Amino acid sequence: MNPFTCKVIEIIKSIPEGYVMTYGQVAELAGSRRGARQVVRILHSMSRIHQLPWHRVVNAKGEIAIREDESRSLQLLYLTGEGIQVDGNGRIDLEVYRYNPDCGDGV
DNA sequence: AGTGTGACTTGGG
DNA sequence: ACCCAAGCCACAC
Repeated sequence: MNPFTCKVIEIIKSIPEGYVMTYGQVAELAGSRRGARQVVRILHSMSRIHQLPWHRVVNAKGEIAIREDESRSLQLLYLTGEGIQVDGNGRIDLEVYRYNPDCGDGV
C-alpha cells in the first residue's frame, strides 16, 4: 500500500463527528492535490474494510457527491444524524461544517 | 496498448 | 447561482 492511500485513510478516520471534508482537501493533506479521484477510489474500495466515515466526505460544492442511490440517502441520514444541516438538494454549508486539521483547532 | 469512465476540481460564460 | 469545458489520475474492458 502506498503512503498516499495510508494517509488518506488516516485523514478520513480523523474527521470528527458533525464535520465534513472535501475530496480535494483530503487529497491535498495526503500530499497530492490532484489525487481527489484517487481518494474517491480509496473510499470506494476501503470504506467497508477500514470502516471509514465515507459519509463525512463531500465534493468541493459541499454537496453529496454520490449518485442517486440508496447510499446517498444513507449518507444524508448519517450527516443529519450528526447534527449537520443539509438542504433539499443534499447541500451542506462548507463554511460551517468543513473540517480543517491544520486550522480548525488552533484558530 | 488504447479507450472509456468516475462518490473530483477549477475556471469561465 | 447555474451550466459547460478542460485537466488529472487510476482502474476496467
